[in-house]
Amino acid sequence: MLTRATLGCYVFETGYIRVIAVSSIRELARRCGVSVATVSRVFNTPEVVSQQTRQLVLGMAAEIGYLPNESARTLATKKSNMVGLVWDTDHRRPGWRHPFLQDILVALKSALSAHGLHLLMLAPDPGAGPGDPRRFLRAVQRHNVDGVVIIDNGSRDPAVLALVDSEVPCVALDLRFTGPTCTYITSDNAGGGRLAGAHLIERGHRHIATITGPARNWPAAQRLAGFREALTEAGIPLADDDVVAGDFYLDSGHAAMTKLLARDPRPTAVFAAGDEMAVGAIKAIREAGLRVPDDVAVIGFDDIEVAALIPPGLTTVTQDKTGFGTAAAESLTAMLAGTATPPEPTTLPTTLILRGST
Amino acid sequence: MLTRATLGCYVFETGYIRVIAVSSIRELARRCGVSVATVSRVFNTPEVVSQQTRQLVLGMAAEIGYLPNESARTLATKKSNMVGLVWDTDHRRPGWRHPFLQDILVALKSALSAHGLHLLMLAPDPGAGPGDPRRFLRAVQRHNVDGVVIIDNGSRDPAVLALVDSEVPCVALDLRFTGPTCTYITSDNAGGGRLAGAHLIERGHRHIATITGPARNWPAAQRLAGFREALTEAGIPLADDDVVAGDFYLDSGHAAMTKLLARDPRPTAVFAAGDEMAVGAIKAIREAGLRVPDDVAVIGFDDIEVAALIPPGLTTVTQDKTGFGTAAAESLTAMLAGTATPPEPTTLPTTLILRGST
DNA sequence: CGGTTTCATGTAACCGATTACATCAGATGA
DNA sequence: TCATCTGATGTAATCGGTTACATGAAACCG
Repeated sequence: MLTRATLGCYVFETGYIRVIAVSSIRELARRCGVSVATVSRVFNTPEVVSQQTRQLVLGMAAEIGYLPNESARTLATKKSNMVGLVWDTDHRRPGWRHPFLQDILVALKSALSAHGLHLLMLAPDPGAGPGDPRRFLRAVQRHNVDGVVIIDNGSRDPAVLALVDSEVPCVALDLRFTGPTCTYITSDNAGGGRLAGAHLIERGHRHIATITGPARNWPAAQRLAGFREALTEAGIPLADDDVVAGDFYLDSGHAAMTKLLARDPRPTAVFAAGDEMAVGAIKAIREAGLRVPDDVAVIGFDDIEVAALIPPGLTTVTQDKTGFGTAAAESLTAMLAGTATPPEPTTLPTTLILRGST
Repeated sequence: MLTRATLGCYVFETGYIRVIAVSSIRELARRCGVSVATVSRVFNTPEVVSQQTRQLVLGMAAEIGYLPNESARTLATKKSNMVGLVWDTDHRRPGWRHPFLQDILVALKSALSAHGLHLLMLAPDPGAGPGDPRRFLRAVQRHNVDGVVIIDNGSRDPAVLALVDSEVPCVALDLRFTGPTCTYITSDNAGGGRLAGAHLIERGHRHIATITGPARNWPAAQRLAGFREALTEAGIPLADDDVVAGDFYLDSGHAAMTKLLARDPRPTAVFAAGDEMAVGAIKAIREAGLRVPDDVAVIGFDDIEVAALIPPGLTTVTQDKTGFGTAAAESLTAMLAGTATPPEPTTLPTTLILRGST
C-alpha cells in the first residue's frame, strides 16, 4: 500500500490522499435526479426506498465521496451520537493518574465505538466560571451530547452532581450515583472484601489489619464491610487500631502500614483496599526490614498492572475493567433508546488473583 | 451547597437542577427587542456592539439561560472547536495499554482544555469497512473536526497515514510524521540514549548490552543511535549479539534478557529502550538467580509509574509527558490559526532519573 | 370500473446559528 | 447646507441536514 515518501509524507498508490470537497445532500440529490428527502431516506430509513433508487444513490454517494454532515444532523435531530466523558474535575488530585481508571477508559472507549458512539472529553464551558456547578452541564447542552459517563475519584464535585441531577442520561463508574436519569456500575466490593478476608484466614492468619479508603468513599466502605464479615464469621476480632484509612494512592499506603507495623503485637497480614496502597505497604514492610509474605502477608484490590510486576507479585482482588466499559456502554445505550426508567445498577463480580504476597 | 439527598440524587439549595429548555438566538433576540444578528455579535464580536445593547443581551442571556448551540455554529462556520484523537488503530496490540501513552493523554487533555478545545476520541466511521484507509478521515470530515492528534504505537496504519496526508491539521506524538499540514512532537531520543550509555559507562561498566525497540520504530532507532555514540566515544565496543530487539512490552524484555544472559561472557549492564522492557529484563535477571544491580545493572527509558515502584527502583531516562501535551496543543492551535506552514517539530529534553537498578 | 390501499417519492418548513450587505441616524468637514 | 463618513443595527440568505405532509402511480378488491 505504502509506496514512497515525498516531503516526509507518505503517499498511497491511489495517489495523494486529500480531503474531498465534501458535497452536500442537495448536490448528491441533483446528480441522482431525486429529491433530498429521498437521499436522506437512503441513509436513515433505507427500507422505505426502492431497491433501485437506493443503489443509484449509494453508488453516486461513493463516487463523489459524499459524507453526511454530523453537525447538520445534530441540529435537525438533536442527537449527536456523542457521549460526554467527565473526568478530572478535581485538579488537586487528578483521578486520571490512577491506573485503574485509565484501564477503564480504554475499555469504555472500545465498547462505545462498537455502538457507533464517539467519546467527547468535556472541557468545562469557558463561558462559565471555574466554580460554576453548571460548567459541565453547559458544555453538554451546547454540544447536544446524548449522554454522559462519569469517572471521578469520588470528589463529589458539585459540577458532577449537577449533571447527575439533570435530565441528561448519566452512567457513573465506580460511584454510587442514581436518579431518574442516572445509573451506575460498580464491582462487587463487599464480595471482594469478603474474598480477601477469607483468603487471609485460610492462609492461617489470626491477626489481620486493613488499610481502607477514605471514610466517605462507598466502594471503600463496602470492601471494609465485606472484609469485616469474613472475619466475624471466622470469629476473628478486628481491633479499631487495625483499621487505618488511606486515600487509594501509594504514599497513604506506606504511611498506614508504618502505623500498623508499630502495633504490638503487629498484624501478620494486611488487606489494602487498593493495589497502589498495597504497593506502598509492601514498601514500608521492606523498609522495616521485614519480609513479604513471611513476616507480613499483603493482599490488594484492583489488580492494576504493577500488581503483577512487583516482587513477590501482589495477591489481589481483580475488578473486571472490560466489564466496566461494556456495562457502561450498554446501560447508556439503553437510556438513549428512551427507557422510562434507567437500567438497574450493574455489579460486576470480583475474583481472587493469587500471587506471591500471601 | 449540597443539602440533602432524595432518590439517591443530590440537590442544590437552588432546587432541582434540570436542563433548561435551551432557548434559541431568536428567542433571546425577541426578548431583547433586537435582531438575531446583534445577539450573535454580542457573543462573537462584542467590540462592534454598543455597550448598552451588549449588557442588555448578556443580562437577558443569563436570565433565560441561553446557550449557543454548537452544532448550529459548526454548521455555519465549519469550525467545531473539537480536536480529534486517533488511537488504538491496531487492535492486535492496543497502544493504549501502554502507561506512557496513557500519561500523555492526560497531559494532552488538560492542555487542550486550556485552549478551549474539546477532545473527541474518534471511532472509525461505521460507514467504512474495517480496512478502509479513510475510516478515520471520514469520521473527521463528518464531524468538522478542526484538527487531529495522533497517538499510536508506530503501527503505520494506512488509516493514520490517510489523515496525515489529508488537509486536516495533524500533530503526531512520538511519531515522525510530517507534511504540509502535519508536524510532530518527540523526545530527544538520541540524547536520552546517550545519557543512558554515558551513565552506565560512568558506573564502570565495560560490557554493555541493549534491548532496543522494533527495527523500524524511529524513537527506538534514535535511542539506539545515541547509546551507540556514547559507547563509541568511550571506546567501548558493542557486539551485534549484544543488541536484541523487543517490542516495548514486558514479555519481549524478558525474552531479550534471557537471550542476553546466555551470552558468555554475559554483559554487566543493559540499556532497555523502554521501561516495560526493563521491568521484564529485571524479572528475567532475578529468575536466573542474579541480582540487580550487582550482577547486572539495568537502565530504562520513559519513566512510567512502575519504574519507581519495583525494587530496587529503576534508573531510567524520563520523557516530559506534560511537555508532550502542551507542545501538541500549541502546535495544533498554531495550525488552526492558519499559519502557512506547520510549526517545526518539537523535541523535548530528556533527563536521567537515578534509582537503585544501576 | 371506481374506490381504497400501498408504495415511492417530492415539497417545503424547520433546526439555530453566521455574515454579507443594506439601512439609517448622527457626526464631520468643506 | 449638503455630501460623506462612521458606528450601530437590521434583513435575509446560507450552512446541510430531517421530516410532516402532499402527491401520484400502481395494486387490490368487490
